[in-house]
Amino acid sequence: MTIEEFARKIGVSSATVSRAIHGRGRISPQTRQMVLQRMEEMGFTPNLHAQSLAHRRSRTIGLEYLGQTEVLSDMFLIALARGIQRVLTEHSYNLLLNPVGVTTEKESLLRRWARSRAVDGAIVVGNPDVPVQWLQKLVAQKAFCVVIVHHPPPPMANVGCVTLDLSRGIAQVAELLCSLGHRQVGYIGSIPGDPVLDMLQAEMEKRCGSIPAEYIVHVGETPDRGAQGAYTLFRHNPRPTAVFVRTDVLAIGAMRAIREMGFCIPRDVSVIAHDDVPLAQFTDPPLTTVRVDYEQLGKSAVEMLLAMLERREPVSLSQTVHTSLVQRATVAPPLHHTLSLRED
Amino acid sequence: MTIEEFARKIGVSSATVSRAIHGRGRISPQTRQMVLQRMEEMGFTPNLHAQSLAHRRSRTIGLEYLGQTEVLSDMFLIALARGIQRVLTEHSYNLLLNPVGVTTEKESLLRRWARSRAVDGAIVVGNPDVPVQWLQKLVAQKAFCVVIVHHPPPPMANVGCVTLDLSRGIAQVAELLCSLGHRQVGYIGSIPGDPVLDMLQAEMEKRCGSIPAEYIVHVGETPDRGAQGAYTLFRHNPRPTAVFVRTDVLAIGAMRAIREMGFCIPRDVSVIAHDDVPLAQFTDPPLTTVRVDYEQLGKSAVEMLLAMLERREPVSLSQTVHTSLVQRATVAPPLHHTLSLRED
DNA sequence: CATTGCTGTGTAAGCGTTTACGCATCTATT
DNA sequence: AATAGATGCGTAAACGCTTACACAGCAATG
Repeated sequence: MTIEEFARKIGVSSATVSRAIHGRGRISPQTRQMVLQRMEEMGFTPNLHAQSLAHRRSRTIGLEYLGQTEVLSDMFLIALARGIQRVLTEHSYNLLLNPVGVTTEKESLLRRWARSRAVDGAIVVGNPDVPVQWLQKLVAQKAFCVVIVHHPPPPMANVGCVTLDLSRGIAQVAELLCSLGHRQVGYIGSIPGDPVLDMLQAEMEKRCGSIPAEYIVHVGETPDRGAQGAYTLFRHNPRPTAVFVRTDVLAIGAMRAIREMGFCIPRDVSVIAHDDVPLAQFTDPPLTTVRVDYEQLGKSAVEMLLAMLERREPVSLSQTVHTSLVQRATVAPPLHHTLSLRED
Repeated sequence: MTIEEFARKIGVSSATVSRAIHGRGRISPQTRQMVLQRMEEMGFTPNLHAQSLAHRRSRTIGLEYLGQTEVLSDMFLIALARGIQRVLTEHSYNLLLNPVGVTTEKESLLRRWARSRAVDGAIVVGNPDVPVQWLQKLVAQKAFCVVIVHHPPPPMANVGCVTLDLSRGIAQVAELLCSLGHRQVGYIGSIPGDPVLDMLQAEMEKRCGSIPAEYIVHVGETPDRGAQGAYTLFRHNPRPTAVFVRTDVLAIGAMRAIREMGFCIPRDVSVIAHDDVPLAQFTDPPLTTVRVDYEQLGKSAVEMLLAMLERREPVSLSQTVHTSLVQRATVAPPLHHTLSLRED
């Protein structure tokens, strides 16, 4: 059923129906009410493409995610997508998915979408090399907006950026460990040069002294590597009384190793990890870890994008999402310590 | 840039450009080549909404997933989505996401999409009560198709159905266990009445005898419950030499418990699970489990949908995806047995 | 050489909306 | 009572594509 047919049937013109739908323009409240009610009854829904064509906006945004098929990134992605969806549906926008870094011949799908006006804007996540060249042009000439998640922004107008700042959570880790009295703290990371280690060192320094080099290992990504990291770490004497593990996945292996060496978590060794993947609440004991709120990351990104699209207040083009420690059951004071949770 | 402007600039009519783009209608090869080349150069891309309006098809399908926010379903979903995307992009279709069971006021988003022609068809996954009433109408009067994943299909025209058949994988479990010589097999499930248990019983029966009631426990969903299940199971004498655990997540806990009871996997006890979540390859030892190919499930669904949409061969409206055992390192012959892998 | 049939291209009428504009009515002002 | 401004509604021209139809050119046929 087209709007013309429908309008005729209920005895008004298509313009009136349109005005009723959008609540804009001059229309009497009674007529509007009547039209809306009959729409409901007769089940008329305007054609979306005709609307988009006339409005020159599609109320649809694209999500380009560089889909590494790694074990973990998927989990992050889905949380992120959930956040995006939440906000989007509140504003009755739609989401078009950009399949895993796919390109149509010669040009990226995102570019094609932008030029064919399939989407009004886009969120790009985890793509380290955003193609600034064509984005520049696109963004300049048309009403196209982008917000980049989790990667340093090329500073342009109409290109926003929301980044993840891990320092808050790391500070909380340092705070907890130091205040409990841990002075031998180990670090199991995946690769050298990780900024998280620097943050941790800085925060530890402030409070109870930094981590010595021999308590630091870089081992890779899987639980097995985590176990291996724990073994090498615990060869040292004195052994660490607490260990920070860069990811939950590593921590799963590390905890297994620690137990196999005959230590009890958290009585003999405290473990504190990072990411808060779903499984973290089910380890034995449940893992104390730093939660990264990917859902919030997604929400912030969309909110920024929508603000840009709808030209509301002059938005800040950059925003930050922080992390926070969630305490479960793998951290306790070191054994020799009398239980003084706070030393203030 | 509109098609008119572009056509004028390169000295032809809009009709010619359109014919060049679609390669349909009467157009000389030379002209076509020329037009395509200049499109490339000048960066002209036709407006998608105008196209959809004119074609009365959007080349977009919707994905409605009933998003339980459970730990696991997300993993399945993302694999499924990946499969869907793969096929879709091959055919240059787009995917519109239906946020977690969201409804616009009064009507489901899916219905709204269908009526507003936002999507040509849809894939509905994991929604136990597909609203047959309106689907019926929609499907009848218009060219709208649906394929339902993983739930019994309401048999209608234009409504396909791809289901998951777990029996193959379960048969392989029984085959492996029996052929290795296991005769005391335990079962840790999550809820009573699970058809998987029935399948397993049937398959065991065929080969080396079914599982006695005292070797069957139903415990719930989390690793902790899995551990608990293992403890209760191993109170029996004689204890099971192998145990089938309904999900990997349960198995993680069960394996922990088994180890804590002093048994070695797989020397003393074989463990075999179901689902093959990503973490299954990282357990210690790596978990032998039944793989559910959700990606394939997604692919099949899309392929069926596209066939329906494009009215190709009279497709079968029902299809099945099977599971298969992936052997890793948690299964071995029972201790007392001489190593006879096959007793044929 | 007139006719036929085929090919390549342009013209214009859709596709289903939105919205600027104009025209009645209707109330409030002189 | 005549005029001005509001108000509610319909008409028609976009929006940017596709495609049926018409038409000119051209080769093949009688």
